[in-house]
Amino acid sequence: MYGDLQLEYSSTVERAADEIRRALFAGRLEPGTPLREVALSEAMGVGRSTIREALAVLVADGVAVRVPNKGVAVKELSAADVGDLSRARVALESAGVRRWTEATPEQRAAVHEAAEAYTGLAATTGDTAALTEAHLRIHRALVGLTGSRRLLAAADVYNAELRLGLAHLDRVRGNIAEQVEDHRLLVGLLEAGRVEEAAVELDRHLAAAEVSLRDAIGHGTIER
Amino acid sequence: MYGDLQLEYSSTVERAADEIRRALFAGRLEPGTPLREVALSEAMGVGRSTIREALAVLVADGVAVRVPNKGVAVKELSAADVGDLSRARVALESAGVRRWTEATPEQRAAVHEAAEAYTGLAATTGDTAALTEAHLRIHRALVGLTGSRRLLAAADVYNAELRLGLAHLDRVRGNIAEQVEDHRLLVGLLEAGRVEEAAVELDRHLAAAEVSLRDAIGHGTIER
DNA sequence: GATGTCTGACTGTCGGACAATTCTAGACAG
DNA sequence: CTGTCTAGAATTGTCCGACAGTCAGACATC
Repeated sequence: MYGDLQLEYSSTVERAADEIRRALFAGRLEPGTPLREVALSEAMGVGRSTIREALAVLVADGVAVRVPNKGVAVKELSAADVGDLSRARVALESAGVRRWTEATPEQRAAVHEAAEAYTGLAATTGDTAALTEAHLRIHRALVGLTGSRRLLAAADVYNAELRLGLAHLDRVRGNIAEQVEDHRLLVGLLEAGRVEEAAVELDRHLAAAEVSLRDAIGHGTIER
Repeated sequence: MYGDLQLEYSSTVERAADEIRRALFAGRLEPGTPLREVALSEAMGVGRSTIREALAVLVADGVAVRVPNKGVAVKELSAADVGDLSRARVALESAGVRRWTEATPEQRAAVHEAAEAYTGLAATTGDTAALTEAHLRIHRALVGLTGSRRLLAAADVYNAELRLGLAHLDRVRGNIAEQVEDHRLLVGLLEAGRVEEAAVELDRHLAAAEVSLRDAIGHGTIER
């Protein structure tokens, strides 16, 4: 009866980390901004030790960097980082795509549903935030095809890093229709069992994404 | 003039984490053993806060687990974990293998050298610890072919997790000659540019590794 | 201009404190 | 004898105050 009842635990450290993370993703803290321990501790009404642990979490998540004796600062995404992250994405997602036939029905269904949701949303709303959310879910589902929780977690971290690095940039602009078509093609190829072709298409898609990301780092705006 | 002068930083937290890690890998701490904060802090002569941070590092590295209000304990590797880790290894390493032709000469050379060192060592020594070390270096170099530092770091974490889970088992036994032949074949295929065949061979090799690992979890001994 | 000194800010680490939670063992009722 | 309850011990989670070490900038000195 009460099958799905779950009381999730939440420590002060986690809540503090989440709070800071939210501020980062909302773009309220520019990359490079130092995260001072005492200031944060006073602002949030928690002890300094707690803030320190929260900052360690953020550093481990890759959204902040620690410089010894100087403190923690919001991560700045360099062009090298974008390249590294792109290569990581390609590796994880194409590994997933290539496992399409061995993947479980649930994993395949997740890809299908994410793609459906994306196209549906693209047709009905102009809310870019929700759209990128749906977009990311597709790519996440592709990694899910590998069947490894760890890789999925890694992909989440990498995506968070990318999103953070772009949070302060102007809103993503570009040809939504083309984006939708890209994913429709990719998933179509997969569901037709043409795995190798899908892998190639994915490669192309991610390479295109990389250049626009690189561009964004340089110019302050994303063009897709 | 002073080009290669470098002073590496080392915090107490890091040293503490390393110290505990060493104990784990040496098998001196069984999986499931609780890591008590006060006990460790007294034993190592550092503050409890410091130990707490060190434990957080170990948890982030996946070699220990934290249960809220109960503390941190040495990780126990389940069969599901072995499966997950194996899938992750396959994904990362075959992604590297498939990028062989696009990889930089240095990255390819790293694979070559690691393989050379391994075969050389296998012929001259019976030191299993050094041998697995050299073995791991090959697989690490394969991930290096992806050109992503992040994936390399992820692979390190996964390997650490596997090694830890097996630290308390009896020494790895098995057909060294066969192992050497496996890697010689794999690297040979790569250097001949037969990438797809190499990927298949890698798949086979890692699948074989997975069954012996699974077996090890069940029986307390590794047979290869 | 290079070097030394001072100072304020901040981190890294320590020790103590206390509430909340979990575990344990003994008391107790049926 | 078995199951339940409860008091107390052990341990974690969090906060606080303290102090040395390090860093960066201002300023003085040679």
